[in-house]
Amino acid sequence: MLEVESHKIMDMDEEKRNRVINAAMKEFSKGFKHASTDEIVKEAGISKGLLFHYFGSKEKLYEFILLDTIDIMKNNYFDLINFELTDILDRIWQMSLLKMDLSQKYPLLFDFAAAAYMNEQENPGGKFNEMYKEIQASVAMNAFKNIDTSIFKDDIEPQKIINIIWWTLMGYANAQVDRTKSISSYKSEYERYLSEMEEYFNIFRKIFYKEEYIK
Amino acid sequence: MLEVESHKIMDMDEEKRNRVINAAMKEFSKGFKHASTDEIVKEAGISKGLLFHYFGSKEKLYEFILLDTIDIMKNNYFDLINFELTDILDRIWQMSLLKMDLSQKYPLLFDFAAAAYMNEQENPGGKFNEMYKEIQASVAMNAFKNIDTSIFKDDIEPQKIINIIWWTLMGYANAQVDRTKSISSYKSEYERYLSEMEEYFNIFRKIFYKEEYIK
Amino acid sequence: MLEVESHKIMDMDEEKRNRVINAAMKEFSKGFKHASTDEIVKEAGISKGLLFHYFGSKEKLYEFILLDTIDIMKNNYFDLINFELTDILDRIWQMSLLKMDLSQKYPLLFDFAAAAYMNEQENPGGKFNEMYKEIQASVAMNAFKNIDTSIFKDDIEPQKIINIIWWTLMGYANAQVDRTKSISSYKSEYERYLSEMEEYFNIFRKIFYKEEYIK
Amino acid sequence: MLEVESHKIMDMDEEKRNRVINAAMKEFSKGFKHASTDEIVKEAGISKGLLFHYFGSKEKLYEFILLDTIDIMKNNYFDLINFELTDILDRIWQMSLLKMDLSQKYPLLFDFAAAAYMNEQENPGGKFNEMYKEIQASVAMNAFKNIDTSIFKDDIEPQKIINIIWWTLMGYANAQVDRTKSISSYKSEYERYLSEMEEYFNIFRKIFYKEEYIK
DNA sequence: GATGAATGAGGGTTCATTCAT
DNA sequence: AATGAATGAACCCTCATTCAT
Repeated sequence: MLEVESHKIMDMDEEKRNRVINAAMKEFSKGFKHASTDEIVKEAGISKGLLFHYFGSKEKLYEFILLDTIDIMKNNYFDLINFELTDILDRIWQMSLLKMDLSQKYPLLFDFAAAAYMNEQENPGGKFNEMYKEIQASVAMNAFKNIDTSIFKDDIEPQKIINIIWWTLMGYANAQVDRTKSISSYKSEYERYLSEMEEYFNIFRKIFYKEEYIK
Repeated sequence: MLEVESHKIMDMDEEKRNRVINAAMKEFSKGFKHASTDEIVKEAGISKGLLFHYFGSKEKLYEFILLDTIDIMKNNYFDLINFELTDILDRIWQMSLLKMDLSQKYPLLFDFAAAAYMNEQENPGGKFNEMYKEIQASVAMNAFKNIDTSIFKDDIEPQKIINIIWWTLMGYANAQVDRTKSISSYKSEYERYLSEMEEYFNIFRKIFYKEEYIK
Repeated sequence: MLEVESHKIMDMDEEKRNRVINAAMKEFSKGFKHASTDEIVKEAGISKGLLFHYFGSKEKLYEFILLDTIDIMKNNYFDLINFELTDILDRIWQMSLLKMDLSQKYPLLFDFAAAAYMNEQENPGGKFNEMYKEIQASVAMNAFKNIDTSIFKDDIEPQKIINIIWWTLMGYANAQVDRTKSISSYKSEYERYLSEMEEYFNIFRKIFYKEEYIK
Repeated sequence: MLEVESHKIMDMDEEKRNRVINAAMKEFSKGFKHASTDEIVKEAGISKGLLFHYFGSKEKLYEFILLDTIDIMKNNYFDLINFELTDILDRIWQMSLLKMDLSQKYPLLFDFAAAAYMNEQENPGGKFNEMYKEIQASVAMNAFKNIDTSIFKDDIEPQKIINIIWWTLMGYANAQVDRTKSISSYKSEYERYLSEMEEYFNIFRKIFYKEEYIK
């Protein structure tokens, strides 16, 4: 991983490199084609030539940002999931906390990731399609690995319970996006977000869990 | 609403206008910027000049197509929702049937709508974001208008029940997209789709409905 | 031949097309890479976009000019060589007259042809290399086809006589190039050129021809 | 002559300077514009800055290489011409031998010289055109200085005899270039070359020399 | 002296938009 | 109304040259 001319890119002044990465993430959030290298260099405060000196081409820059994003997500999210939490709601709760930390640390990351995902969806046969599929499969496989389904009521298929919980929380999260977008103080937003999530958690426990596992 | 230079556009020969609309929907399914006006006029069989004579700009053409799409959806979907079905699952079931009819009638429409929804942020000036929010709000408001929440169990907030049902089914629908994409025979796909939906419906009834309303 | 998007190019206003061809020939005389499309459009008095509208790319423009050049040379030179002149000096004399007519009609043609030749020489394996080799072979084969070598003295290999005559006249021609370049009135230059050539012809007759064929 | 910032260039470490000269000759064989300073510094194993520190500009570097080339040719060719050989064919024969020695000693030199000669018109501002003319004139003047024309037959103008001989041999040499290009073992090539030249020499003697001087 | 990161003008190309016909 | 030739700003990219270290 991270083999995109790393030798050159890694020689770059770190502070400058971060400026480029941030500018590129922001710009690539519009999608690959919509992003303008002019805009990136203006935002990063470097010359056009330098961008290409280090990254070679717009495509390679995109590739680098993409791999960097995946790397960050792996290190700050996937690898930190606590698989000892066998209760799906505890698991999701922890994952949500991780996600929030991550999005506060890298505010542009998720916008870029979403755009990158769309970008690949739109270009079937594109360079990263397979990578995406692998990641998706691996996430789906892993995120809910080692979940204790014995605590679910017996009269509903466990996988469907998991789906309902997951899709509901996804739907809830998406519904927050617009709101969150125009708000500067993330802090309080997240608190509201988490507390509303908890309400759903309580519902899920009530309807899906066996009496003895309801907290 | 439909005020995009309507005076001019409506003077256009209807058959020709429809050719443009179809060509534009097809092309705009790639996203606003990826779409090429050259391709649109070629597909529509008109000259470049004429397109701009009637629509003024690519942006205005996009806006028109978008409003037209909304219009079609209103007439063939929103206005046909049967508000006498007060059971939310019956309501959603009918809405699903309407949607399927619609997507078979206007295959381009849904491709375009999906692209427009995804790419909302890319719209120059973000003009359509507000429009989207209004529409979404209106849909949410209306689609679940006149739902009989008395049939829900009393210990869960009714709006949350509706949300769980809706988001779960949205999540399920999205999960089908990839699969459906590469499949030509929609017919049988839809049948599978509906029957799987029904399984979720049964779960929802079991967990959310009062005993006497479970079919 | 001449199949480079001819449909588009041929739709072009003839006077404008000629302006482009002339500007391109002049610019391409520097070699393909050195030529600037900016310079070409400036010289031709058209916009950048139009050049690419008609010719698609710098390479295709070059290709068109090259094929056009070959076509002109074929029609105005190769096809007009009179093979009934079996005396090599008469043949060369006629060929020289043809060449002069041609270079007065298309002053840029020979500069471009020379540059194009270099260009191909420098890019082994290039697109037109084979074409060039074929042309060269065909010229060498044809230009001295049907020469009556029986009029040469018997004690010198006829091919060597032909070579001496040809190379000498080539050398003489090259020696004139610099001089001619900076002179506007071609007319009188050519007269001097032809008369000096004639002096060499007389020498060739004296030393290579049998007594009875010396005019 | 050699005044191109010599003061700076000559301060350069000799071994390093030679690496630059060789790298530049090799690269400039592609033509001035095709040559890349990046390639030159990479090949020479020095930094970009140093190249410009010593040579000022690509153009000046080219000029220096050109003058150096001329200098080498002067020392290893022009100055070694044996003017005591008054028979033009003996003179040319010796010159050919000198040339071959030289081209084996400096294989890059001739590639560069050929490219420089061909591309003279491309030089920015045509600076070197005049230089070329001077050199050529000087070569023509000097190379055939002290030739004994009394051994020529009386009925042909001596200068024309010289021209025929010279141009023929130039033509012959050019005709060998393509062949030679793709051949690695120069040695045997040169032997063939010389022996074919000799055949032309015999012809020249037969047709241009007085009986008593034919060897 | 020596480095190579940094610059920016210039290159070829695309495409929404205009306008003479 | 209808055409499509014509425009030019914006795009990605290259490369000789400069300059802080």
